[in-house]
Amino acid sequence: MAKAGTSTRKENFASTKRHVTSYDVAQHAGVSQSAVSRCFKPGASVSKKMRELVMASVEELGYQPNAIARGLITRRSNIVAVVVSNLHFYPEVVSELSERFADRGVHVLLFTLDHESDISRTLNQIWQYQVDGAIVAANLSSEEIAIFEKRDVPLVFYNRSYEDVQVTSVNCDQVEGERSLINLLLQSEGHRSFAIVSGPPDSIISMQRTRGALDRLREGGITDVTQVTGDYGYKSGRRAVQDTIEIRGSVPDALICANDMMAFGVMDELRFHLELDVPGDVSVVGFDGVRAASWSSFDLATIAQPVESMTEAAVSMLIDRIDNRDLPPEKRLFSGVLRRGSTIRN
Amino acid sequence: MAKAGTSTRKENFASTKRHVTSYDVAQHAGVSQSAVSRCFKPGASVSKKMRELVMASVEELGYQPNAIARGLITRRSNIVAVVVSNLHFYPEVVSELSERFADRGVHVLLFTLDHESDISRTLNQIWQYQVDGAIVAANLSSEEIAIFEKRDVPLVFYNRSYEDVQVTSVNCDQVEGERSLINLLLQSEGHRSFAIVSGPPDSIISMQRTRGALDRLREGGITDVTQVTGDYGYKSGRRAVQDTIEIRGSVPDALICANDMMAFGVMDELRFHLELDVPGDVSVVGFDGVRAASWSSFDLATIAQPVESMTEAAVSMLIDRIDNRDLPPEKRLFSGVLRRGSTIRN
DNA sequence: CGATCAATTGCATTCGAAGTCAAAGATAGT
DNA sequence: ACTATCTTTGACTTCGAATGCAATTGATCG
Repeated sequence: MAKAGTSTRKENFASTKRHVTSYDVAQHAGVSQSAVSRCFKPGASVSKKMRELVMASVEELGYQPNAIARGLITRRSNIVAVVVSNLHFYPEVVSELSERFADRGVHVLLFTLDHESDISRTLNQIWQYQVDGAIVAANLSSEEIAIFEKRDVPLVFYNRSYEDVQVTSVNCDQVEGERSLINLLLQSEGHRSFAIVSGPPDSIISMQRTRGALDRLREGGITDVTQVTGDYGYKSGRRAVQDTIEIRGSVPDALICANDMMAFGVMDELRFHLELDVPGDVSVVGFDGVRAASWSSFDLATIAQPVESMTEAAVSMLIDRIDNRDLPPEKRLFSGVLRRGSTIRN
Repeated sequence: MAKAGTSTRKENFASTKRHVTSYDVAQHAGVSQSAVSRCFKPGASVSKKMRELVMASVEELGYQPNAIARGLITRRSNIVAVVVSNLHFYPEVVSELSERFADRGVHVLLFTLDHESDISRTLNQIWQYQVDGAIVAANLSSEEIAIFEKRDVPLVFYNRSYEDVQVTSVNCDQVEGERSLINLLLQSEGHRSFAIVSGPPDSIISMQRTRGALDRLREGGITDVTQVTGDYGYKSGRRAVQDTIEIRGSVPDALICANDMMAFGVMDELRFHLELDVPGDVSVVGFDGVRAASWSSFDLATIAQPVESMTEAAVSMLIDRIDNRDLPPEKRLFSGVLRRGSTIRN
């Protein structure tokens, strides 16, 4: 038995509150703290006997290594930040990311932005928590991106791309996707007049989708195109229909929506308020391929983003860059999958 | 900008890798590390002059206190765990929680469970990260709950209640909500035969909703009730209709769904596959009050959970218990808000 | 101008795990 | 048996911020 008197440590009464530490385990097992630590390190040099001895005490005391303390010394928190501007539009993305990271022993600290304005506050929090990396589905200025670089925090953008700045990102090809939707529309002679329902002006994605649509329409010789703006929400889809009619005095042959949610609003407004038939009277297309797009009520023509591939790519690109800081920026572009649905008349 | 003569920075190569620490700031400002630390502690004793001096260096060096190191010494990580069994059904809850915690300087470490079986793995991770508390929207065994108590980690359940165990929880009154939906149905003479579409068997919430419905129906003298089971998803709603018809040989007057998502599936199956009219031929009710319930395509009769109040309650109950470990368990029960919608015929 | 007391400031220690290094133990070769 | 080599092990230090305590400064008053 070890001498009880020798240790002037923080003994008994504290133990009712404090957590079990590696020292407690060491003492219980009659070994050194280093030994305990080594038992939790994969490739460490520990004899079979020692490991059993330690693990017995670990079990008995219910010891779990303190990730905070470990993070301090190893400079690896095994925490990444996930920043989303509005969770509502990315629920499955966030959960996919969380699961995939968890499979690799990494955890997700979630940051949601209601107004993109509090990004700077959020960034400060991110620095404080010494995250190993970040996945960002929000717009950052190039100054903000530069801070990540300066702090040496790997960064992967999800569905945001920057022409001018060198960043790592995973994207769905917005332009190509939008073009193939328009192709579908242009296959029918009946589509001569169009309206484009964009997302919020500061959304780069919306801009790309809109641009893809406009370009393709122009190439197709279409000139009758009305543009209205929404905010990616259902209600703004409904309003967009009213706005369109107000602007052009009539309903166009097809409405091209920057995302599915607005497309649902558009369809509902057309069908239930204006009592028009979709696709009989008007065609509608969306973008994203959210679950509801395949519900019979909508069966929307849209581009389905390959969320699994994209999140997997984002996770592995980030982890690769955490393990090796020297990897160069890389952009990965996935093609969306065309869903024909039944909202386009032929 | 600044002239080169004054440069003589000692930092150079160090700054490329390591983070700025309070020692760096102290050295730069010519004060002690303690002083820097105190400048970041709200009620601390620091002279105005000192604060300015330090803050100038902080700005210049871009210092941010290391939350990991702070957490180690203060035993307060300012991180809480949020555990959800399937994010898909709780997107707005998670984002609400995250925002509300952020407002109080607390951050959310997200844990998602695909199979509720990996709870024990998740719990271990939670202990390792020394979270200050946890919000759990998943089923825990009473042994698992006991560990929280033993480790002195405050725990708040979201929409899970336990009859036998003393826990803190926030709930929507499932039974009352379901009863008021049934009341609505029973106001019409036309509703004589019913089907109840439950959620997965291990869901306590589903059980409560189902029970509420069954009890109220029995009280109303209704005996013709078919029960089928789904998994809370859209598709299972569609299948539930088929199952119901198979079991009873005909379509019931009303289908009572344990959540909105299944109700959408039910409605789509009725309308588009069976070409029945809702509510003309069949009435449908759901539960939850998700956004899509108010879309014109569905305009579903349902009970809207007061998500804002519930998340606010969960957050403040948890934080109260983090600040004061002696607070007793408390259950808060919110009433849902009845949405009449137009899926019930009168 | 000096004494008294309060407000600041710095020193040294602490949190818990991991890594360094040298000592101790085990194994093998001759 | 004895050294050379490899494996295990423990003492000690480190990560970065917070804090008790002592030292110092400053303010106040007679």
